[in-house]
Amino acid sequence: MTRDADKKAQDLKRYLSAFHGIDPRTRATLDVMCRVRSYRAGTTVVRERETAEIVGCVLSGILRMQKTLVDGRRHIVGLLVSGDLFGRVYEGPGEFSIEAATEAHVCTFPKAEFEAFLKRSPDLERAVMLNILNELDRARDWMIILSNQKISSRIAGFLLLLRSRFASLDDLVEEAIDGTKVRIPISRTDLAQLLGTRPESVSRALHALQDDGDIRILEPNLVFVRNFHALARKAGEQDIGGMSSVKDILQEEKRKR
Amino acid sequence: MTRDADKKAQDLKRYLSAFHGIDPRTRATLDVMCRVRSYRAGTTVVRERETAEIVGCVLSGILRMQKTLVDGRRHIVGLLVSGDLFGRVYEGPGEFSIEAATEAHVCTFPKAEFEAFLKRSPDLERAVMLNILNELDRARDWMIILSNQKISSRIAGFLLLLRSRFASLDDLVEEAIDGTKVRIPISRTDLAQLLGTRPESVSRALHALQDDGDIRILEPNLVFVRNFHALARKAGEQDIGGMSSVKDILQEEKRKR
DNA sequence: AACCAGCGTTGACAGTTATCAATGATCTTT
DNA sequence: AAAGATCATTGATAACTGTCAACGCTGGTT
Repeated sequence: MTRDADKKAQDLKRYLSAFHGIDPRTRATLDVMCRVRSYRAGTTVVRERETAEIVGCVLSGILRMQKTLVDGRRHIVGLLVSGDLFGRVYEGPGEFSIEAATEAHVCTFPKAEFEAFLKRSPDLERAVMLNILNELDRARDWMIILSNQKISSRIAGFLLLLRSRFASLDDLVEEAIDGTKVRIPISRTDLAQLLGTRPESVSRALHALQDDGDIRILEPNLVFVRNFHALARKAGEQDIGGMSSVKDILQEEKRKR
Repeated sequence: MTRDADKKAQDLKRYLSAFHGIDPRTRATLDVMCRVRSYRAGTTVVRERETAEIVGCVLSGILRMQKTLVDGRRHIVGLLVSGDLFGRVYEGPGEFSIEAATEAHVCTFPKAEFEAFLKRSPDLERAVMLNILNELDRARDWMIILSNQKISSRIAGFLLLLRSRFASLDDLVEEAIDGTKVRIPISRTDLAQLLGTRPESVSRALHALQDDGDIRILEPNLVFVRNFHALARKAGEQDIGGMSSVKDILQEEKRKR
């Protein structure tokens, strides 16, 4: 009971990171409006074409946004992590379903209510817009990664993205002196569907990177990256992900030498 | 001279489609703020990492948003057509450059001025947000298309997208009784970079679709689509593009039979 | 403790694409 | 009009990936 209350308080503090910089009173209204829910891995959060009722925000865990084709194949178009918004503000039902890739906590807002409130608080609207712009950038980063023809290049790009984007998350990225431990938070199958390939090819590509000496596979979902420059080269020398954070990483690496 | 004036007037009317539903007075302010420019095919509109100064709107022609990798390869992450906005509202310099794929007319706004105005007119801000949301949907549609492993599937998806999204454009799509003429507004090389492959493969895939009887290549950039259902099947049976418009197309096709 | 199911890995082979090279067509330039 | 350049196409071969199958491992079940 007490633990639940603590948890909820902590979660509330957390989701505010998605709405940083907005008026405290606006935040208070959001707090009242929101409802915290928990999902186990594999559970559906929002069904395809039923995104109409809810707007939400990820508190913890990882969700995957995906589309199921009629032939049964599933394409993942993005991952949602702590602080990300989902749902379609101002829009009709979406074409993508959202499922929990890991155990996850989200807070949801009734869509109509949220939108109405959005119209009355310009700062919140701007925060939401910034969030959407950020999502757009990420979607384009994904497109660049997917444009690589070699699977190992896509894997390399994904690892770079993991480090730059998910560095702020709890236990996914751990820097060391001679490299970085990166936890891959999804299964091989998910990763394959994310990169537009098959689990077998993902496995082979990862081990190819290991044979090249760029990474070491400590556990299936935990790799030790020894050379980010080599990965960047294989990914097309793109500085993936986010702006300054990546610059910081690069500078940090230069400093180490 | 008179012709230029006419052109400008027409262009101004056109760009308003991006801001439909906003207050007439707001529109008047935008008209004053904007500046119309022309670009020839191949010209650069905005250089990579220099998106800081301008926000713009496409009036005519087609622009490509792209990223140049250090090894010289170029990845196209999207096409901009009449009515599309570009530039990064509220954001820093972008990672993508914008070039004219065809002769194009755009109108530009000084970014700082535009943003300041944005904060004062909620309806414009909402219009911009809707535009961005739309862009996000399209980016995800692209990701689905790119996730197809067979090139011919991606081509099929691209043709469906062309029809559903570009149907409103001047002379790109022309419906007939037994099919639809679709003009491909970019070169094979551009198309290859858009679909993450090579020009040779694009050519082969198009001719493979022709051999299957799904399309006929009238000219290199003009194909006659005989069977959209076959294309949809090859693209993964996805109803690509936008919501109701696609439904309309499908229903229209059913009606024809 | 034995069993079962799911996941990651590896191998062999077929299918598809990338690459290199050459040809023909279209358009621009001289 | 001729030369040159760019583009689309086609062919042949190498490289890569998808597919099918089998194996070992881990975690939960009976």
